[in-house]
Amino acid sequence: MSMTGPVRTRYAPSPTGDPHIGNIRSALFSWAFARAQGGQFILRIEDTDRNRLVETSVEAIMESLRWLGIDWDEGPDVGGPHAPYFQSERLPLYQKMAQTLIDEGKAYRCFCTAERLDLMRAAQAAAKKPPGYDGLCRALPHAAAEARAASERFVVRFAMKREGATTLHDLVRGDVVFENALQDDFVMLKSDGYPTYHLGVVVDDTDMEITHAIRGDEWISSAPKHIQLYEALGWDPPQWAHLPLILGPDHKKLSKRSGDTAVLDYRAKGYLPEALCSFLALLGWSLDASTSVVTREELAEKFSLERVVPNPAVFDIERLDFLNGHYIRAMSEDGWVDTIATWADAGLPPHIPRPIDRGILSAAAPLLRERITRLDEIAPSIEFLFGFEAPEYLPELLTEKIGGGHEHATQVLDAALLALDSLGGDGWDVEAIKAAVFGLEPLLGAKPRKFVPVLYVAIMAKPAGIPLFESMAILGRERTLQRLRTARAKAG
RNA sequence: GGCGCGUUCGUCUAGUGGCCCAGGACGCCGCCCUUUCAAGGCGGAGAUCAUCGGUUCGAAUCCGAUACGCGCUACCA
Repeated sequence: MSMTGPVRTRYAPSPTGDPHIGNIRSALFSWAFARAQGGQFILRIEDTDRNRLVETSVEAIMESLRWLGIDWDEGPDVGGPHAPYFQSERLPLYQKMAQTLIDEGKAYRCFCTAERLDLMRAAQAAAKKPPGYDGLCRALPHAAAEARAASERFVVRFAMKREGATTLHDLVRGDVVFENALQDDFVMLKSDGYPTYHLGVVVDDTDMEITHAIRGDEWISSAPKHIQLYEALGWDPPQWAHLPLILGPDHKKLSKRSGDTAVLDYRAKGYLPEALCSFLALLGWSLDASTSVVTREELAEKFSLERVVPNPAVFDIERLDFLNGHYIRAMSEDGWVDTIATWADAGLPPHIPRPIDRGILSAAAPLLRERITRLDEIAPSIEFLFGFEAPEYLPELLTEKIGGGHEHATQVLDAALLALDSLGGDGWDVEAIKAAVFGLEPLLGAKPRKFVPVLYVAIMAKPAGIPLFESMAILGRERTLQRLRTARAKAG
């Protein structure tokens, strides 16, 4: 194959739901490869299964890609020289190819019913024979098939060569050899006139001048079908690269059973696209011996198929969490405040007035940054800053962390109340509050860590959270003292 | 069952005959810091390189067998 043109890769999902994390990783690698090679990346929708079609999928697919920062040069929305990019709008193309193959005797109409096929497979299973179409209709005379086609439903099967072997030259795995004797005549055109995946990819990858077909490893078994189709059509195949599967915690192909698989679910849970991108990039690929975080830009510049490993990878959510925290801490000051504003608005209870007080958000921003791993933790962490009283909590919580009974809590609260109350309204700042609380140490005869947690609960209804003194400063003197009094009352 | 692929710390990986009694990262443990929780810094444990047998002066790296795992086996992609 003369490969003088630019590298062209594609992502060709079927619109059967929200894009899967494993699928999107294939998209990411395909995109990165194209970009690194200075080539083009194409988005094509393989909507040939009318039964499983989900209307909203196409938008979800594009939204997932956009969110991750994967851009495409040609596709359903932007068009391009090979439009249309929906397979459902390219039916005549596939039908023409099917007809050509029938005319050349390389494919044939099959009239077998689903019932007969079921029976056949059951018999094969019972006889412990390998399953596969038995070729009944392959033996039908051309004229007879032609005649029946006028009144009967039929599919078009490809007549696979059964002698010898077919070799796939895979960019990730090297040569993979398949015995042709084990192949069977697969359906390439369904009875509804739509192509199956096998015909669809071959026709479209050729028409769209795809040079490198990068896809998941689950496709490697059907590679001989594609190779033989290319041969029959007299076309040059693209180069193939089969990516290792992404496994769930159960070490099985990642599926809904093993947790969230939809890319958009990760956005909803507060993962940053940069984090997911870096995470996915390093799942099956590496830049070098020591890089553990990679930016999208680096990927687009340095990705190579040579460094894709052949073995499957387990999806480790803890690593994703780490990367997310990493990227949160790397955000710009303004970007972080904006992010907090967005997530606070979405997550805070409706009774808190909108727009959310920007002053409070800005004050809380630096406190939040070091302790958040997912963005959906933002609202629960700062909710206490917006009411007069602290959220509800059980009195036992006051001393949960430090042991001791109610007397201890009351002692701490009384002392804190006294010390903080003596701070005037104009002396109410972090330093003064800090000094006042630390001043309790000799009085209480205990280290701060043995009494400060009581104050945390009084202020934020939790024994841990964003820094206490800053929180008190944000809340102001009046609300702080009120919360301490409420806690004092609860403690008895 | 058949065919295919895979097998380096719990996880993601580096490694293509000597630099490896195996390096990095996440997680874990400890210490430091410290107003909680984190973050950060420092240190540690953690892999007989699936097993067995070859080739070689020398193997995680090459060859073979075995085991285990996974994928595919539709008028789904």
